[in-house]
Amino acid sequence: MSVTIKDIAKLANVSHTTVSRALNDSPLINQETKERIQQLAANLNYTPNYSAKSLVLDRSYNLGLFFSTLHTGTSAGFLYEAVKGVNDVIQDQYNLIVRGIDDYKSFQKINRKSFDGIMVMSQSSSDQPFIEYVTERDIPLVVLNRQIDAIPVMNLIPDDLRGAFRVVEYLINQGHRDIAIIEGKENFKSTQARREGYMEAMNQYNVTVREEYKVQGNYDVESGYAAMARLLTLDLTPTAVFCCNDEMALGAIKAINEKQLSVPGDISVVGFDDQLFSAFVTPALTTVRRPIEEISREGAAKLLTFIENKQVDKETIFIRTELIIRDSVKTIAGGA
Amino acid sequence: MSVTIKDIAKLANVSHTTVSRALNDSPLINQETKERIQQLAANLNYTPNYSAKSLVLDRSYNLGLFFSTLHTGTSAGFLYEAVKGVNDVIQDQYNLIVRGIDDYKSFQKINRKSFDGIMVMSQSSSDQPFIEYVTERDIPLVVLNRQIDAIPVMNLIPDDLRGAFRVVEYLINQGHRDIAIIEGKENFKSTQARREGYMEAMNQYNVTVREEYKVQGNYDVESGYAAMARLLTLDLTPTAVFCCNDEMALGAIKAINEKQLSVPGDISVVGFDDQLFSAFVTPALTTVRRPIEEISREGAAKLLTFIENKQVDKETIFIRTELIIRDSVKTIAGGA
DNA sequence: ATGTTCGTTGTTAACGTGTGCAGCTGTATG
DNA sequence: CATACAGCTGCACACGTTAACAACGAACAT
Repeated sequence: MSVTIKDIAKLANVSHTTVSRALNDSPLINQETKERIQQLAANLNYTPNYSAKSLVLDRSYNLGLFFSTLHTGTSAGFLYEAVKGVNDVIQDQYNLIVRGIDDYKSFQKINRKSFDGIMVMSQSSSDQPFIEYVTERDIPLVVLNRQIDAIPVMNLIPDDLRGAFRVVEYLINQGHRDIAIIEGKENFKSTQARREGYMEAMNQYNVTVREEYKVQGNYDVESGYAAMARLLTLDLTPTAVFCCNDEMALGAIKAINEKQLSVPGDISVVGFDDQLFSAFVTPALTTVRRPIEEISREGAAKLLTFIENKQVDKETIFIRTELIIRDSVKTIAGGA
Repeated sequence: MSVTIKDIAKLANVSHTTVSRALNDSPLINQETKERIQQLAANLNYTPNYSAKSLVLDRSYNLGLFFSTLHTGTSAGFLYEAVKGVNDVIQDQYNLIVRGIDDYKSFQKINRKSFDGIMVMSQSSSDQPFIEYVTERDIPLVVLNRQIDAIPVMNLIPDDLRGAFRVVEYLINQGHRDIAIIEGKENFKSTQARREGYMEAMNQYNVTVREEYKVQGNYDVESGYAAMARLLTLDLTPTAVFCCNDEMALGAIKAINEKQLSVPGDISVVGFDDQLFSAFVTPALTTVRRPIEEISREGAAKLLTFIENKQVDKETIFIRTELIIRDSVKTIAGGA
């Protein structure tokens, strides 16, 4: 079948231990025999059996990247950037296992022996049990994107609050006062942070917040469409709308257009996330870039050092968001 | 440390062999002791060591999902649908390892011992060496999305040609005759198939194909924008444009709008792929749905049966595409 | 000459699991 | 009563690798 170190040992007239040492660059071996054996192994197309290695070294070479779910609420761009960010860091030293938490009926397969480390791209409190499960089993863990406060974990999250603040501040600076908000999915922490950013900006600039301008969405396009449709039935329609993500902004724009109104002519719209498509819709969307790729990259790097140092410091790191100004906001009377 | 079958054996006063049999539902064991041991194992929170299992059973429980690259040319929606489709099928029996082929400096880690099976989501002939490597090592393999003819493999691909044919046929039926094509990335097989579909439709309906109406793109938004800009400099501008994917269609629409022209008022635009956003841009995009999720699901299912039956039949299966009619095409004089 | 050390190699056990074979007990069969 | 056989259990080994320890010769110091 496939060639093992014992096969090599026979051919080289040494013990399999010597072969092992040669292939692992051990200092406990003569330079010449080392090279001879390495050469031989290469000729034979030897590849180590990682199951055997794993068993004795107690390392699986597996890293897990878990999403709350892969079915709804996870946007394609989100998955993409996360996978990309992690991939860039881990080289070919590790296997990257990508799954939705809700794909597991039981967490039996999730244990120290099967995973050297785990990254949770968390999007809702529904994965709290999973996070606790992983913590209890002392598996090196990094939680990305969503803030965890119930238990101490290594936590990398976007600065949603400041991002929302800045984009609403921008609207105010452009002269807007009647500013609505289409909120994200309920009990997502990001929903709360972005709402707070909105509120803080409004308060800081002494702009009144009308209760009827705060409408619920759930982060998908249809919900943005529906929410905007509701806003358009109000007596006093807003001049600007802060949509808590870009997909809802798309839906909102569609609703506005269908009423024969234009963006930004009649109503200005801003989003959040800076999806791939956001630059190319008409009008190009002003939004906040959420640094998922950076977060993933940073998170993967942190995880690797944890694994190597066998020691985890548990802190919360905010990764800076960025205001992306495009064409979906109109400057009106009183604006800068 | 963690509990093993030997620990359980001691507590149950049996040999570890008996425990192994109990946990594997072997028929060679008394029903009562089996249940007693299973109960005990559950109480102790026993989880099997998969490295050890792998070693003796010669199965890694790993499935690979490989993309040509994760850096450019792979759209987010593509990754998303693929991962989703596969995930739905493999339950929690397997680990799903997602990587870009170009993440590997050497293929050393890719071998029978480390992967029970491999799916390649192929997008360019650049991954031909990888496919051959996997084939040579007798790893159960399924190639998705791109047609492979050099060597026999299990191959599931979208019927791009017929999809392109139908959308161009649709344009012709709406009265268009001056139909341009913005092509995809060079030497992608899909680029070629879609071009052929275009050509076949044009020929079948006796519509002349102007050479200057065939422009190169590379599947990203910017290239669609640039290509459309070029088309707009022609003396006789086309009345309709077939963009070989939706992202390029977005770019094209933007270019058209910037010339103060409207879609579909002045120029009709169709795409290919039916991305998530395509339904919500303005105007909603008429396009062809490429069934990536179905392909992935089917492919994963095929792969699993291969692994279980230890025998692979190598055929090419076309998965049907679907014409999605929305608002980006205008019916003009002579159209139905 | 004897002991010490160094460099290199081999012997052996270990990791946790599955399995061929032998052994044991009890029951059915002749 | 002897034999066969079914049902269940355990012994011992295997999978491919690493590592603690022992062994050995050579070089070196005393």
